[in-house]
Amino acid sequence: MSKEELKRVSDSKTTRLVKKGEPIFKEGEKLDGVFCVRDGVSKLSKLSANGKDQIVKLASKGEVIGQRSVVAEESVNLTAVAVSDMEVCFIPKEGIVSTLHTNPNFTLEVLRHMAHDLKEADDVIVNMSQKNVKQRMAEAFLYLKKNFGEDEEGFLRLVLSREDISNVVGTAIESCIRIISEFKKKGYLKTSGKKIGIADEKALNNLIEGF
Amino acid sequence: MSKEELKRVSDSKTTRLVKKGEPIFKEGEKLDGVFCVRDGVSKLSKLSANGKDQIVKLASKGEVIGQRSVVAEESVNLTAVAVSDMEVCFIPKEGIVSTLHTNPNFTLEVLRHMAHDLKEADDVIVNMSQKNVKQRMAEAFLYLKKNFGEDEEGFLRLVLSREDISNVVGTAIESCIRIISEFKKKGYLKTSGKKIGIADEKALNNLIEGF
DNA sequence: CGAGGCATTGAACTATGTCAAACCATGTGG
DNA sequence: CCACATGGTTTGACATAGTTCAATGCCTCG
Repeated sequence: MSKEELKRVSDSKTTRLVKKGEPIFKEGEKLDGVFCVRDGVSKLSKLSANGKDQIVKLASKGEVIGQRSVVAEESVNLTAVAVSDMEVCFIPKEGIVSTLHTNPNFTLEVLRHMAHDLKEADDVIVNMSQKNVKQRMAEAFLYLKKNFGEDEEGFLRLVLSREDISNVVGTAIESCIRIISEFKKKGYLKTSGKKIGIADEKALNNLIEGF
Repeated sequence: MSKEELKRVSDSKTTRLVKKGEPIFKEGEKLDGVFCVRDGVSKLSKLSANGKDQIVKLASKGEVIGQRSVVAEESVNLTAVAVSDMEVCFIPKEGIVSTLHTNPNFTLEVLRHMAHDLKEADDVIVNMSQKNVKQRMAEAFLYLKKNFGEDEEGFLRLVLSREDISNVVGTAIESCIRIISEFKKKGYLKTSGKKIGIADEKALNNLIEGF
């Protein structure tokens, strides 16, 4: 983006604090801008007919949410809720839309980003439909480690409730709990309070590969 | 796109016939262009660790396949196979990439398209993880009707093998077959040879909604 | 201390996958 | 024309993964 554009965006953006559990936007709303995550993590989920949420993506620092809706000029198809206390900045759509029309490099950048999201979504589809719950659980933990890291003691930085985990994996809470305790017993995971740590990454990988 | 650009693309494109069952491209390959479906239907699928294909999308006349890979400059993440005899035209990536860099309206158009695909993918994720096999089967038939239409006698135009259907729905062939015969017995579907027709659309919708 | 919310466990139930056998249309070579 | 291999389809019986419901424990906050 040109300096001028950058300045315009930077002038018009506003930051906002969102407490854990609070929504940033909800399915069906119309957004007049996008949000950029400054700090914290947000879950992007969708309510299904049976009343359960499915978490489709977790967005953290540096990620932009709501672009799909702004780009397509449609209402949002996902609900964004803070999983930890967050700081987000809001960028109104006017600036974005006009830049999209005039600056091909910016548009291309957004396009590449969306291409990446789409690929990830395809992978999720395959995982959801072809892998069993244990394998999906294993995937989820490795994903959490890869994307959010571990603390000094080897526990996952991002702490999710069992319910959130089951909404990522697409299973009943009880199944999720049982599998965590099974993994713990087998030495694949360790826990401390709500914190979960990966103890045997290789075993989890083997599980996913079907060994 | 400007006339000039359009001319360039139109000059460089070549058309190709693909017989039913033949691949257009395979997962992992590098594409040097995109394909536009002139006629027929292609299934886009991905092989999972357990050896089963998952069909992620069905592309028909007018749709472009392979853009994600060209835009992101990565190898393809899906395999495209013809489900019926096809005519596709190939558009080499040089023209596309240069246009992406120079023509923001074209880029934006592509971006909007991808935004739409992404939304659909999110929907599929939710369906896959939150709905049971019967509901997913019902969805699949309604999808086939909506996207590919029916013939004069009310049978779905696109005829898929039971295996393809089960790869769309993400289930075992036998489960798929059993559900088709159950739906038939209940009067939701009708069949004639391999052709399947929707007899009671409302009932299928109710099933999906969970009634 | 008591209430509410999350986590855990057990037991019963159901949906779905798996395996094996039978079936049917189709094409092939004798 | 028949015998037979072939590949997709169908059905039955069975095993298992996963869900659901109900009860209990456990922690935190007022």
